[in-house]
Amino acid sequence: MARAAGVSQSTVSFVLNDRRDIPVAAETRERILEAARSLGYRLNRRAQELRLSRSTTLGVVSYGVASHPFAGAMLAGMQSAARAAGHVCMVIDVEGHDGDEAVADLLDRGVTGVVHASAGTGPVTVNRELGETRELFVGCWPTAGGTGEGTVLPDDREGGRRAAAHLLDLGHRDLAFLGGPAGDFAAGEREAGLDDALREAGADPSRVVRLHGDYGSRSGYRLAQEVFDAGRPTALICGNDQMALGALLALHERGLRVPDDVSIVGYDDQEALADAIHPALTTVRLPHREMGLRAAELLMKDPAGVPHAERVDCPLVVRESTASPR
Amino acid sequence: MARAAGVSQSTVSFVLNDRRDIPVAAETRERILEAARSLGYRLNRRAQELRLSRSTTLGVVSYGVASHPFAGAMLAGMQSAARAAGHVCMVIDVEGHDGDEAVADLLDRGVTGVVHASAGTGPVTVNRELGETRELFVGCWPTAGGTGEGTVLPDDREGGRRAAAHLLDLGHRDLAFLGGPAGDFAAGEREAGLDDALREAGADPSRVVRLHGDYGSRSGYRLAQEVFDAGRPTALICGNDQMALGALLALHERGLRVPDDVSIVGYDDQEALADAIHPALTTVRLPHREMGLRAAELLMKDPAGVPHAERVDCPLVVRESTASPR
DNA sequence: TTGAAAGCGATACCAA
DNA sequence: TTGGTATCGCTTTCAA
Repeated sequence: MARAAGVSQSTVSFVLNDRRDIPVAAETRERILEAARSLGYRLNRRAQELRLSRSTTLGVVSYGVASHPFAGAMLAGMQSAARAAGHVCMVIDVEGHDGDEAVADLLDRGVTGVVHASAGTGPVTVNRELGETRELFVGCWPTAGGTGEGTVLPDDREGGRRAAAHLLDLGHRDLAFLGGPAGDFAAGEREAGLDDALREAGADPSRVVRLHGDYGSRSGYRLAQEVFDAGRPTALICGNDQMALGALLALHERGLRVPDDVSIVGYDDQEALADAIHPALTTVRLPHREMGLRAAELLMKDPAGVPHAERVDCPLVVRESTASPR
Repeated sequence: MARAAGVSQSTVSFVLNDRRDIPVAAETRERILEAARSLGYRLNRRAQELRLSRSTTLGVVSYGVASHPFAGAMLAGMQSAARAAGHVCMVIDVEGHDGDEAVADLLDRGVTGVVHASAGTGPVTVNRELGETRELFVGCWPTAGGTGEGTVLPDDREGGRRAAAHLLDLGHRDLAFLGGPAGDFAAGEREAGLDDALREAGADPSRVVRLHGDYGSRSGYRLAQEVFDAGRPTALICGNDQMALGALLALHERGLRVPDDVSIVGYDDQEALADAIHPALTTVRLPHREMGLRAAELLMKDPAGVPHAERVDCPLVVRESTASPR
């Protein structure tokens, strides 16, 4: 290339990087630009970054995020933040294995840092020192570390509080809580939020039935049957949108109308579900995109800095499935 | 590092790459290994690949795949194929822009090739020569090129045929086809498949009502209302699972039971939807993961070879929403 | 205003 | 069995 334009490598570098601090004769510049154009020549970024020992690649270790039905948004968020900073994402999905090897691989490839991403809001196996923090955990936390330093998580407790408060505000008092699995972290947070709301409203906690499912639609279906076999709450707080859908189907089968007879609130604001069903679901949004975006931003801003725990806001999205009790 | 072990760079290279063709004294090897361990030293892949001018990175240009509710599986598939070949994926989501810039960026970063991935099964803007084929299109095709060479697409026609044939086999004759948008490629293929099945079964095409929606759940709901206001088909063939869900909700509201009164078949086998609702949906599976996997494989096997068009099989998944008419 | 030379971190070839 | 040297494609002094 340098030869093609009849100049030295240095000059080519100056021109192609558009370095205004180095004066280059307009005519020379033009000659180089023209040569590059006709040869389809572009700078090799691998060589560039090797020379400068800089990196414009963000490593992502995904724990099933890509194949999770609606958490790909996390990837999209990281993507977006990376792009804005001139980076690209290099992603490895560990498909059930631990992430240690993937992290090493990514580091060998010279990434700026690595964010571990999971949709499950659960612990993730890490068998190594987490010393120098070029790693961040979003939607998950390292087995050793806990939910503190270096994590970006949804504020599920506040989200749970909002869901319940919304119903309480509408005048509901006989609630049923069809939550996620008993041991699940997020499920626990959401239920704690329910308690917060109950306390704030001075409502009677004994009037809310509590059952636990597995986040699957069918468990929502089953639990709703169970609840209405035994009693007659005016509103259902579901562990997630899947369970809400199951509950909705169960109510339909009983001839109960939503929201006329029973109000339902979900959790997740799952794309192509919550706003797609009829009636559209009132729910709490799990801000996957924002979480991914935030994590990527934090890591690129200061890969070495130990970020404190971030809790991302989960807004209540009011749609058609909730109304005041009659 | 070489200094730390008291040997030359070359020897370090031999040992760390475990090159058995070059004899290295066991003692020297051990000394090097030990030094690497204590220093936490690992080979720099960027430098390695620069020197060898080889690449172990697969470029992915995503057109909303990451944020698509259930096509992330495509990414997972590419991931998996890449991993199996010792590659990692570098992905850029273009978020509505065309992919030209992203492709250039990826190429500058030295990827083996790039696969364009979209969940939409539609055309994707490409404003440049597609000469030397280090690019492949999965779930989409270049505006200029069409659905031929260099594409990996689902075999929607055969899928559509299967859905209809299944119903026909069960004895249904009064069908309603609630398809996707009129101009949509996939929707057209699926409808052509319906025609194939009708022809094969010697069924009367005039007994199948045909309406077109927008793949959204609400359009399925609306179209189902419309169909049952006018007549009484015994089975519904829906453009996708979303529309099937909408239709199911509409039937529920009318007191019609699935599959007892009406059978429903969807399309996509959307995760966390098709197998989650009640009754579980009989549907045709869109093999996102396989498509991504296949595309990645093809590209890594021979980045320069022009692959012919691949059609990936869409299997029929029979679940609870279909039965013989009474 | 431009070119020559050094060096980023590796590998390959040829000597020793 | 090991080391020296050139090289991959680039950027950055330093001289000319």
